[in-house]
Amino acid sequence: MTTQSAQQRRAEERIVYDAFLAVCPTRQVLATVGDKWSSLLITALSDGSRRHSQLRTQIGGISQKMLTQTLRELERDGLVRRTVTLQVPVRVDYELTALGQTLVPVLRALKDWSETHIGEVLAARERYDGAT
Amino acid sequence: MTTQSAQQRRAEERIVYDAFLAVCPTRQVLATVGDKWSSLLITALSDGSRRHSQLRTQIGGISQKMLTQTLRELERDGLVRRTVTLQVPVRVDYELTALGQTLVPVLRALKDWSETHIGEVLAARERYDGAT
DNA sequence: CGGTATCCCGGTGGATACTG
DNA sequence: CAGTATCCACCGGGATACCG
Repeated sequence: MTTQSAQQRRAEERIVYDAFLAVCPTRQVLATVGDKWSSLLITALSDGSRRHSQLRTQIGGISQKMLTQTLRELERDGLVRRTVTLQVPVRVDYELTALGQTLVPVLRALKDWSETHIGEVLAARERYDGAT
Repeated sequence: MTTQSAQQRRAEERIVYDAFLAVCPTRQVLATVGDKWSSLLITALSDGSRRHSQLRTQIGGISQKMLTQTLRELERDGLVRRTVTLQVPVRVDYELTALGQTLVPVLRALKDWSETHIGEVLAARERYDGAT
């Protein structure tokens, strides 16, 4: 049936496309950098190690679930190191790895751009929204 | 009722937090840069203007809805300029504004970091996943 | 050609409660 | 203190159909 094969072809294109995305380094890193919490955590850790509870306070607004989940992902990607000290109660410290630290300047560049140009962006929005 | 006031207090904290986020320039820009399609579009436009249909082909995999929606947001933020030429059928061109062009080097820095370090990230993942 | 409008599914992430 | 488990509301975004 031609209908079926058309659908299949679309499905295949979809797979090829997804594969392309999965392989693209920039997209993968963007998934981390663009994440709502990842960049905040990396920034928070950029000047030394922090404990779970410290991060929870410092970030303020992050749920326990997302804090743990995001830290796990960063650890998995080799950007953050997790150190458990066995005592009662248990103590857990997080710090940037050498790899994680190389990301800090890039995030800082993004931060600089933001602070430099946010005024223009906001002005553009007002213009756009004001023009009905 | 104490229960009510506790809920209200939590609601207020939530608002304060959201306000903080809304005001933070970095978070706002991150919302653009981290967006799945925005950065791809800016990159696609970095070497000249493109038509709607060209972008649709070039990006490949983006739905019409998201293409239009993302372009509107970029236009609203003053990063992209939309030019309509009245003819039949209508012709629409998109190009980066001067502001949009200042974002290109930042995205390129991100791209460079990605291509340089993606190997280490992937290796870290294998180690992490392999260690049961 | 370049949209807009509508429906709807699946993933994201917050709230809550429990464990070592 | 740090983490896991469960439930579920929300909305991002794909598919589809129709306009100027």
